[in-house]
Amino acid sequence: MENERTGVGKTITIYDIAKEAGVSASTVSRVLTGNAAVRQDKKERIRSIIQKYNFKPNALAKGLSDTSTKTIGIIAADVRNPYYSALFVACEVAAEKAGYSVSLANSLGEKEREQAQLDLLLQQRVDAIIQMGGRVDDLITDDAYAEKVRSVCRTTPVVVTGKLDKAPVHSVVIDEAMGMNLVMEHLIGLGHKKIALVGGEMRVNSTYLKYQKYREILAKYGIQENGEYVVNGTYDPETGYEATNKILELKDRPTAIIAINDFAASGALRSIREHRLHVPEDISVISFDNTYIADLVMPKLTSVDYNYEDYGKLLIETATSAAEGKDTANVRMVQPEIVERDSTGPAPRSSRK
Amino acid sequence: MENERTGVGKTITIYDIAKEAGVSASTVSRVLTGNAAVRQDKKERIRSIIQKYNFKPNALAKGLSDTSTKTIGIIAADVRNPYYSALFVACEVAAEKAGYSVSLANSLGEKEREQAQLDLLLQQRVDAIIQMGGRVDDLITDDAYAEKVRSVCRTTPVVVTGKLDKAPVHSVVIDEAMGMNLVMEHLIGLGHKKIALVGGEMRVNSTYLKYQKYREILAKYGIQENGEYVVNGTYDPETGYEATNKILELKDRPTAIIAINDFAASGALRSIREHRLHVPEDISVISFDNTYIADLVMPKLTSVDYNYEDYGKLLIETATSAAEGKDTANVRMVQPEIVERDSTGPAPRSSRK
DNA sequence: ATTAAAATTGAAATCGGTTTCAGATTGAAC
DNA sequence: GTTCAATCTGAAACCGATTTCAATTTTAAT
Repeated sequence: MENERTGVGKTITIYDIAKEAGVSASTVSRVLTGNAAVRQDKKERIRSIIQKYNFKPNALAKGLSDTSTKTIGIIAADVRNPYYSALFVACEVAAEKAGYSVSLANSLGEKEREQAQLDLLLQQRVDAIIQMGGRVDDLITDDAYAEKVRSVCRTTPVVVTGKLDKAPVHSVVIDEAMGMNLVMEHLIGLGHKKIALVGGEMRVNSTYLKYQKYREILAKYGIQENGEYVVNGTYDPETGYEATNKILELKDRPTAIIAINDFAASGALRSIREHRLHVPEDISVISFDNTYIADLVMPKLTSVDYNYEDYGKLLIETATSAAEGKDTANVRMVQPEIVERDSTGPAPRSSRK
Repeated sequence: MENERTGVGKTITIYDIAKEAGVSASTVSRVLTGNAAVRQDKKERIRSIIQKYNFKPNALAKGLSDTSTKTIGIIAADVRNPYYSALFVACEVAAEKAGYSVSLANSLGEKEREQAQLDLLLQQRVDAIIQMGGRVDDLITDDAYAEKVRSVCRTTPVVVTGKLDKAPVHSVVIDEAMGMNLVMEHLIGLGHKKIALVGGEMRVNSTYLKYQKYREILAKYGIQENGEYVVNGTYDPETGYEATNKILELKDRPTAIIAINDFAASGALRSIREHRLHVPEDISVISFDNTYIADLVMPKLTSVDYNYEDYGKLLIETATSAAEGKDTANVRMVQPEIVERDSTGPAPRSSRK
């Protein structure tokens, strides 16, 4: 059956190594794990045999035996979204440094998939699960789903990006209020008073928090909120495009648009361009997430960054310390920061009448 | 130790189910796998107990026992690149349909990481490995690396996106020549004769194949190749930007630019814009990969698509059938197709002197 | 050279499944 | 009511590691 291509050469085990070294499997295991002393000469002999066969211990057997796989399962809404891919890679790198590996599953926004992914990761006995985005927000309304997550938490620690009261999960949340605060102060500092908000669903907590802060800051500066300036939708370019179309038809146009993310902002840019207006001379655009898209479109977008590297590190740290039974703060915050590029500028004079 | 949050409630096993059902573990296993008959009433009783506890068999034990994990390891160069994320998600979906799950690792273009990932996947006893991009091309020059891959192939089937002679891997390749052929015919059909090629490294096979075809088609139409029209680099926007800057300074400007991918094309668009030229009126731009970026930039890019869904399906099918020992063709091809958008148009009159 | 203490070592149990093999039931046919 | 075949079932071995426990070998001290 030895097929040159698919070749399944019999895999070599710890026993094979033991036999060749003339020791017991226990001893080989000891040099593998380093958890116990082995006489120097034997240790070297065993090591060289391991080298020679390029032996890699079976992780399944290992995991079965010591009930830790050193693996963290990650469920992301969709890695095709650069926000999630950036976060995932940051997690992967951080996990590696912590001696863990990661396993990714995409829920693609479908609740059934997400539940299936949870089950799969549970079966694979990951040490912890990180859930990025996804249907987390449904926990608030969907009781069956909440029960599911609660049941998962009973066996495996779960870390979610976002806040959650209905299940005993750990949270790493972006300080959305601070993010919006930075955005508003930035725009108002540039002289903007007519500020629109584009994209996002209010039922999504992160969006709702942004909106709250948006209103708060308007109030703080004594600016009357204009209901027509807030157009919700989803998180894609199309939403940004259509919402902006609507907004640019208003008699009293805003001088700045805050997009819920870079995708929505790219749609906004397209709409503005089609209206023969210029960014940032006629209208400023600012967005959240600072994905590479912000750097790709014209003009480059001013966007709120989360420092994905730190964000991932925090997620992994939370997950690993929970997995190792360390008791940790159950809510941690990520601080956002504005990266200025070319899409924001002073409010046009004409608007400052 | 029962912590409400990290709660490690003792995991329930097949033996617990067996005891409660008053049968042996073997019988429970039989209803789990369905590989053998079990009397109807017992089967139902066991099923209901499994339900009741929401029991999920330990995948480690299962994998250890039947030496198949129903998992396919995927090593991608970088999922942050939409080409890879699209392909990965397509694989994930296809794998799911085939009863497999996938495990992703990113090599981030580092050879050492890639080897570490290979080892990790091997330890996890994945049934097959799919390698997307990455340092595959180094196999041609790096003998140690080639030996590594060969050694992996000895125990686990490997599928790579690209062609490879130095190791017994399975290949799924994009028909690059066909892709370039479509591009050239498209441009020439629009009256372009001065066609530039931007980005990519010649040592990378897929790039080299495109270049070959580019020359071939020029020759076919009796167009003299202009060395200044081919500017290599890497695969990012910066490359496209700089290469295009160089090209637009030429006395005899091209009327069309072929970018190695959508990223490079976005850089090209920026350069063209800064030169106050218009796409496609003054110059056409076309690229490869048809990622969502093509739809995001202005104008939207005409780009060569690979039908990621089929591409992923093909990769998974190759991987699973290799894993299951079926003998399959070892090279399969993906057929590209042009998706026309707004960045290509007729060559400007002035150039048709 | 003894002896107690310290360092190594291997046998065997364990992790949680699957599968073989032989024995026990059940059913159909007569 | 037998009889023989077809179904079911459980005990035990196995997958490949780790770890406990007791035994053995070394080393140090007297």
